[in-house]
Amino acid sequence: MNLRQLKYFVATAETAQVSRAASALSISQSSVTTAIRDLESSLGATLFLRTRSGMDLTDAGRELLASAYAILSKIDEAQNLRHRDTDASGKIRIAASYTVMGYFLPYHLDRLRRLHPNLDIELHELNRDSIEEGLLSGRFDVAVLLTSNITNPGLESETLLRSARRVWCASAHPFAQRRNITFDEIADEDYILLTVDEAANTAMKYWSAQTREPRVRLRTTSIEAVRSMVANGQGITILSDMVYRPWSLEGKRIATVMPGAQVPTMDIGLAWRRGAVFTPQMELIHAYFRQTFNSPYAS
Amino acid sequence: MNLRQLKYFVATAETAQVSRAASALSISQSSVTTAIRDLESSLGATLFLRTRSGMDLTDAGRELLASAYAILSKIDEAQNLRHRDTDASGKIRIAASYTVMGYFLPYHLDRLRRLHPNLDIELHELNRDSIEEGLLSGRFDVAVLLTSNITNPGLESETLLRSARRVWCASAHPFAQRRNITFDEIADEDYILLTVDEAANTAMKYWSAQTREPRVRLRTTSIEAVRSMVANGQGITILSDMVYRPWSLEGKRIATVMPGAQVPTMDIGLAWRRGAVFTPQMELIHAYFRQTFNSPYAS
DNA sequence: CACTGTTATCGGATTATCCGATAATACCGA
DNA sequence: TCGGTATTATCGGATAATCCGATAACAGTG
Repeated sequence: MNLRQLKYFVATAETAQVSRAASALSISQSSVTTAIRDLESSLGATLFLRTRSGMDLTDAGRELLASAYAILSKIDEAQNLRHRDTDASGKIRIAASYTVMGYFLPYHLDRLRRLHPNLDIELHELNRDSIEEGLLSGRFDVAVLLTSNITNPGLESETLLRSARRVWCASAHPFAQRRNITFDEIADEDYILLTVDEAANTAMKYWSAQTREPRVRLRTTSIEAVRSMVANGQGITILSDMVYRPWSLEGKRIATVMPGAQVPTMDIGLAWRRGAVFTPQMELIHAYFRQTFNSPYAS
Repeated sequence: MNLRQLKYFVATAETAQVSRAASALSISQSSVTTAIRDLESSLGATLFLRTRSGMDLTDAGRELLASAYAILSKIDEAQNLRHRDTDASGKIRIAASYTVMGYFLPYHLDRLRRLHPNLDIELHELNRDSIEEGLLSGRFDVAVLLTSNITNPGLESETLLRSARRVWCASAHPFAQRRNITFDEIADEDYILLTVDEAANTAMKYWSAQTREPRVRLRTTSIEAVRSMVANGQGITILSDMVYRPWSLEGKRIATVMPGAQVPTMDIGLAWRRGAVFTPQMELIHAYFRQTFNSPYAS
């Protein structure tokens, strides 16, 4: 994909004709046609329906159009980098749970350090209760945690990312060839239950909607242990894509399958004390996450 | 600017060395060097400080990096267009004030119509009081208006765009050559006061912080009239960039200058009844505006 | 003072892009 | 029925962008 192709695509979508788009862009019609053809083949989707009178956007095309608008406007914005004099120095105290700290934050902390080298990020790893208490008492400015389990009315939250939960099994397991696995089938297998953070609570929450219960063979707080057990065929589990890796530590492969019934997503987001006045540092963090996950998920 | 250049730039920023970036990208070092050189010249800014040990991001570079992350992740997102099955049909009732309807909405309505051809957008042009009342009574789903003047606690709002207010004058006026104009100087000139919507109220609000008052020569509800008067040198005014156009209807030129003292920005955004449950159609509208102005402005 | 690690620059090969002409298609009115 | 007039699609050759490898320039370091 290409910015050029994207521009030609937008012009065609807006004029509904390749030839009009070409003249609006002051280039030849064949270039536009080729660009759109290439774009379609690179995306593996038909973007327009070719009619006698021009080009009609398909649903896929409309979806791309929305993205294209966003991309091109961001490019525009990037092109005049005027110094927004946000104060990038100072300290911010961030709390996070174990899983978030290990599987979500490292990547973003790395980026944040590069983007704001003078911002002093103070990290605290704690369990949910301590995090919520710390936010309320003002020991932390903001927290990154599972937003779906927040019930404290004194906190405000914003979901950034939803990660689907899937069935994990060994690649040799018969489930690995299936497209769907029912809860009944899962209940017939040995189950590895992760007990770190709120994983066990959450699992029990959606299992309670079922008639049967998982046959728990092992409870562990180690995600690596879960991976090894599953990879070795000693049981299956249900965990979110965020902590999924295709390989166990010993190098054996793990497969994933969609569960048949609805399993809630794992929602990760920011939380802060309700009504808290954002410091410039909090604004930076908030703006960063909003920008990278500018998500249609409200909360 | 180019996606290729952007990718090379990000790789260089992350590895802090052209040569490491090149090997990470599996291309030659000279290509990366050239791409960054071209990117810098096209932006007119230095992105890195060249040191003996590699490349250090400048402030401008860090700013671009933030944009680049956003752009590339949007590209990623665009590349796998999976059908989000949001219901794009149905009706939404949007209220807007005169200025917003004339200068802000047309562009976006055009885009929304293309993105969601089955969404029936019902528009209502009203003054602020009627809009607020209509939101509360449920006659409108959402409104687009000046968010800075919202005081009704029954409404929730989100600012999308801040448009700076500047001094407008004829291009031949001595002010046009200046970089700053004090309020005292403005008070010595004839002033054209726009009275449409809340323009007059807002103007009076920031004038009241000054010792002097504007010498109002004309009050009008027509922005075109303001433009003509100003272009003909019959007075000056202060209005937001949103309604600024460089030419009057007769083709005479209008210049803008920054006011010396702080003039509040004109903030445009969405408003809805506090606690309202978003319909799928409202989600669409909200998501669209959030996406196109994914703004660091909270409210 | 040579050695090692940087980035910068140059010429030539390769690849992408563009254009104009032409083909293919389907509607539309005589 | 049959040209006429809109479309978009395709092809070959010209042009421009991009890439690579070699080499230069530079600054620490032992």
